[in-house]
Amino acid sequence: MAHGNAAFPTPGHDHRHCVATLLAAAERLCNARNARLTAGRRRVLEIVAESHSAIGAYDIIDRLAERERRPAPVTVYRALDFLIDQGLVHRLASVNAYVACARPSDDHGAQFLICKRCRTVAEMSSAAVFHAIVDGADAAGFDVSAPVVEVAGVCVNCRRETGDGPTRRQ
Amino acid sequence: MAHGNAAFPTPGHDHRHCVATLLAAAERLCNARNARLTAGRRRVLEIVAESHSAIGAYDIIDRLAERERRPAPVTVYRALDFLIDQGLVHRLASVNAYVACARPSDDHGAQFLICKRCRTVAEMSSAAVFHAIVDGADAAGFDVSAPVVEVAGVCVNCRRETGDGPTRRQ
DNA sequence: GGGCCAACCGTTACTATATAACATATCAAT
DNA sequence: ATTGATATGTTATATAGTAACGGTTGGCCC
Repeated sequence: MAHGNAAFPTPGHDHRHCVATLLAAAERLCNARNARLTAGRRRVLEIVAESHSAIGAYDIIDRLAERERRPAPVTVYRALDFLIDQGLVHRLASVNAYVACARPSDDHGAQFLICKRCRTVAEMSSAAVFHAIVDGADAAGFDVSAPVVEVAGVCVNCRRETGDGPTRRQ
Repeated sequence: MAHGNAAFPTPGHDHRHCVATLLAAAERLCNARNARLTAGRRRVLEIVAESHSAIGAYDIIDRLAERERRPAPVTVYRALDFLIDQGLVHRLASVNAYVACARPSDDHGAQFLICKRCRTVAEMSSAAVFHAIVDGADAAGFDVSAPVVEVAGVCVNCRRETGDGPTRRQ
């Protein structure tokens, strides 16, 4: 808890379970909020949730085109806007891509660990990071509204594969 | 120092002094490194340094076009790549824009406070933020290479103008 | 000085990401 | 059934960034 519980998925995990849980949560949350999780939005969410990696908007379009008529970019962006508003998807500005939220429902400030090798993203929610940012901002008289924290690096699974030790280069 | 010394410029400050200092530092650093701060690169740096706000690549092109033949995008991007390599300019991924480095020469990990009203950017270099990120990442087995911290909010000058109190919305 | 290599720069074309504007369809409450 | 709000479709366009290739320049060696 001290570190916000960031966790990379183990390579062999049952991903269908992740997807099912996420979609169920999405359904429940949207229902509770009278937000319409329409078929199109749901399909976009399914695709984003298909992996724990960040996926680009145009890759989503390509995936959709495999099953249905290729949608226009704006269609996908509108679905993404909705999903982001509902806290079901996060946008990663540093890689222009999108990732399913690991913990929908709690209105958390999140930080993202983005693996450069496999693109897998872990979401952490560290109070220490948040407070350090707010403290620094306060000292400058800055009123924080939306901290963006996206950390590039190498995830635990990719490090194991190559036997890399930690290389810290700030 | 505890908070990394982030500071927003006071509205009435002598900005020519900022620019002169920055260009002098750039000259000195590039010289020491045998890096060629050519005329074109220097002009791009001047424009980026013209204000403490983030400026987009295409806005740089527009500014250049006022004084010379309009350069192709790639020309400006090449200059920016050089300036970023030399640590004289930072790229802000969350706003697709560029800002002059407040402290060239020290190889700092930086965090950026970006005002939503006036686009002014303050650079902080908080060890607390950096360590909180690394701690969280370590707990997930993640090897940090490049943390991106860009904080949207309202700067001290804009808050004074509108009499806004702090509104913290994580 | 002449030749040479590396770097820098110009030109053209192109890819990638995201949005504007406006028309049509669907839902859901009366 | 009517209506107003929300959602979606369609077309065009804006914005950001890169690839590929050729020409130019600056420093260095002989």
